[in-house]
Amino acid sequence: MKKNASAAQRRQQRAAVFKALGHPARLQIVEELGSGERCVCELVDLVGLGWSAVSRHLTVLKAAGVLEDEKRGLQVFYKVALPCVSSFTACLDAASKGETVEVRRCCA
Amino acid sequence: MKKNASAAQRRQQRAAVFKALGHPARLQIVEELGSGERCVCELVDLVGLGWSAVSRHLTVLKAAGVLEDEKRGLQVFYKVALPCVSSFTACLDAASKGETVEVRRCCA
DNA sequence: TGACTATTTCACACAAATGCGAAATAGATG
DNA sequence: CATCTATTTCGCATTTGTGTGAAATAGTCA
Repeated sequence: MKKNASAAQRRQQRAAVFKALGHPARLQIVEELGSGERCVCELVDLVGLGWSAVSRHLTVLKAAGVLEDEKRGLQVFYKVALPCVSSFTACLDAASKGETVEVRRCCA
Repeated sequence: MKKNASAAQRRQQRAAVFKALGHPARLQIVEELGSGERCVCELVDLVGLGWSAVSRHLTVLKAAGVLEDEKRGLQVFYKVALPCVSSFTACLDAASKGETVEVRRCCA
């Protein structure tokens, strides 16, 4: 009965993931985190933005469920929480070249 | 040597795909088109927006390479140009339930 | 050609996102 | 406790996205 309502709700949630990834700086962050966790200071160096901007980008990604954070000592470390993102970006790259990509497992 | 410039450029392009999908109405359109092409009039009925809004959403999706359009007679039909999108949304749904999904082929 | 239909483009008002620097918070260390 | 460091939050200015209704475009058919 609430199937329609929850469908819209889930769509909203999925849209939030896409929207979070739909910004060059945030996409760059996620790509960088694909090879392992980083502290915020490293990400500030990576993208060319101020601390407050990077922090808010990380907040957006975390709220969408794309990233997880963990505080260790003075620093906060972020890592990817949604492994299928990198598979999908690989697909996008391949598609833009007209290629086909085989992917064994999408989500973990 | 222009590797950094083109990396940023490709990232911009991928971000455009994500941004295009990062809106509930556009995501709904893409989901609907997953089961086959539709004319604009059908999509206007589907999402609860006016013609001009739907038309612009379609323009955004087409510009990002997510959709293709074809004019037949008076009507314009849209269809998905990026098959991996539905695999990815399936992954998102599964991930939100803590599940794992097997995907055989991602891009075609 | 003129009327009709499907779709896009335009101009505008309003909401949301973005980046910045200053201030606030929180943990470590002397 | 005072201070230093890493990060987040806040207030603000600017830009970008969104929806609407009116006008423009394009194809079809009498």
